[in-house]
Amino acid sequence: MATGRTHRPATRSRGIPEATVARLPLYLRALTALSERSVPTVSSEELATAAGVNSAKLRKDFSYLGSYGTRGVGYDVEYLVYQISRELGLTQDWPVVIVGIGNLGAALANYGGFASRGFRVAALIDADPTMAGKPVAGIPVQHTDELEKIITDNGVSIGVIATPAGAAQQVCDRLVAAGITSILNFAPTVLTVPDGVDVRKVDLSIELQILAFHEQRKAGEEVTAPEEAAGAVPPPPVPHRAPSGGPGADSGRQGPDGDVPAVMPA
Amino acid sequence: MATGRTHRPATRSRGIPEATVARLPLYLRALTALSERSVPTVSSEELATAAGVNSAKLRKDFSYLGSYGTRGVGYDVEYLVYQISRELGLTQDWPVVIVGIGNLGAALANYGGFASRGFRVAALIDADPTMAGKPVAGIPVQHTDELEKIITDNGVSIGVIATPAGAAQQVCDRLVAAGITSILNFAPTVLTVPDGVDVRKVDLSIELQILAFHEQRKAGEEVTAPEEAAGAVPPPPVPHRAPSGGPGADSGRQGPDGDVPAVMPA
DNA sequence: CATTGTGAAGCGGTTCACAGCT
DNA sequence: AGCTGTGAACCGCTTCACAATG
Repeated sequence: MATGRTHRPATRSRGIPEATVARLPLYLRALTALSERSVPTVSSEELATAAGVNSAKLRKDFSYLGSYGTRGVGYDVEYLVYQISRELGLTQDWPVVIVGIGNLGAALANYGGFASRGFRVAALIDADPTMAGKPVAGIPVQHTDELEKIITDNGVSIGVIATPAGAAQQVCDRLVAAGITSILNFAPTVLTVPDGVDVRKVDLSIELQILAFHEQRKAGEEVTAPEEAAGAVPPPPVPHRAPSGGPGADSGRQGPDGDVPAVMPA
Repeated sequence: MATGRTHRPATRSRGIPEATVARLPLYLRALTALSERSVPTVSSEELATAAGVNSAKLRKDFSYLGSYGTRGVGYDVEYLVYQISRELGLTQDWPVVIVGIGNLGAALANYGGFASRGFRVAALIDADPTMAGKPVAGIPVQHTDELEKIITDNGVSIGVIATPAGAAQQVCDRLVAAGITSILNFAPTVLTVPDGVDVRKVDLSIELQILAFHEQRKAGEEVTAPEEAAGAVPPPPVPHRAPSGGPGADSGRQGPDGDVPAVMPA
């Protein structure tokens, strides 16, 4: 997901599979580490291990970029670092804006990983007027009113949304209207964007829920895998269809704070 | 990735596809919102739109859980909320520990999305002795020395790693040794864990790099898709194989801070 | 008769296994 | 001899399209 629509059948170009693109940063990281240790070459096997994938996949991935290896030898580390950087577009630097400077926004602003990989935090934006001017990670926070101007003036095309869920779509609309075409969304909401705009989403609570699912399975299997494991689970609300009373136990969970105003205050 | 090995062919059970599991939290969120607005039923079409997927996929997903809908009508919201919660294991509460209370760790500790979905922050752990006792999000930070005891005493099975990259594997090993079987990793490193332990990874800089890749493509196409777009890119280091000098321009990028000590101080 | 539930086809990605180079 | 590059088999997920059904 997160990619455009039917995507241009244009240029019929060498289309790199999305799954491969998603792994390139991983390879790049492993290669950078090798580069720092002045390792001149790596085999697909070694690099794959360092990146946490299997070697067949790695070789296939690299084959989409071109033939950058040497049979019988391996890959030249420096050369590969350069090729992957270029492929990912990291040889130029990308100004990004972060909107929503709460706990998470501040954490992102301080994140060293941005600066080191061709990304530059061009501005921090928050709706709270009392935050305006306050420096976070050495960068003064600006008020939302300036959003459009900031984006235009700095030629920003990548935006990070770290606002509460309720504000995310609105912020997103403004970012897009101002010319942003790539968005990294930390707010727990589905963003609607026009075609041509990419959205990637990072959702803390979803990741935890996925872990909980597997965790539950493990717990269940320990005990010879009965149907209801611990047995602490309330009785199924109704055999089928339950429009009557309520959903068995406590479907409402504690606190009607719904989707949670996310991490940061505003 | 992140799931076990060949995975037990055991119980031949109703195996829910991993892709489906990853979407259940999305459905749950949309359903919770409907529930709060007291909407009694939804069609697959409506719910799919709210969750940002297509309806065929949603119906197929639900079909793995059982036949919880009513033909000609749709799905009972409350009932579905309950079923999905139960499937995800959210009807019980999961104590989690967060290790590494820097900017990001603090942001996570303050994240409301945890508490509202059956997750409870059982403890905050940091290696910095001066942080010990200091409350973050109302919870006193404890020193790493206590790690094992905390996990055992609270029966914690899910751990969140928000330490610098350099400390992650070590922390991971201790968590696993102490009994943790699910890990959410925010540190930019590949974690090695024994079979049976699930790891999910959230990597800020990787997401940005993926966006940059697509962004670069867009920029290139605007201008009739020339080979080097902006032209600001340095000349290709060498036609093929480059063991000689260095990798053209600046493969080392600015600052040898390598993989970045992540977000938080320690 | 609107809407679910699902076989079957389609598609993208992974893995295999080996031919091709150095 | 060793390791890359890749066609082909395989596998899981998505999409289609329609039969089943309250």
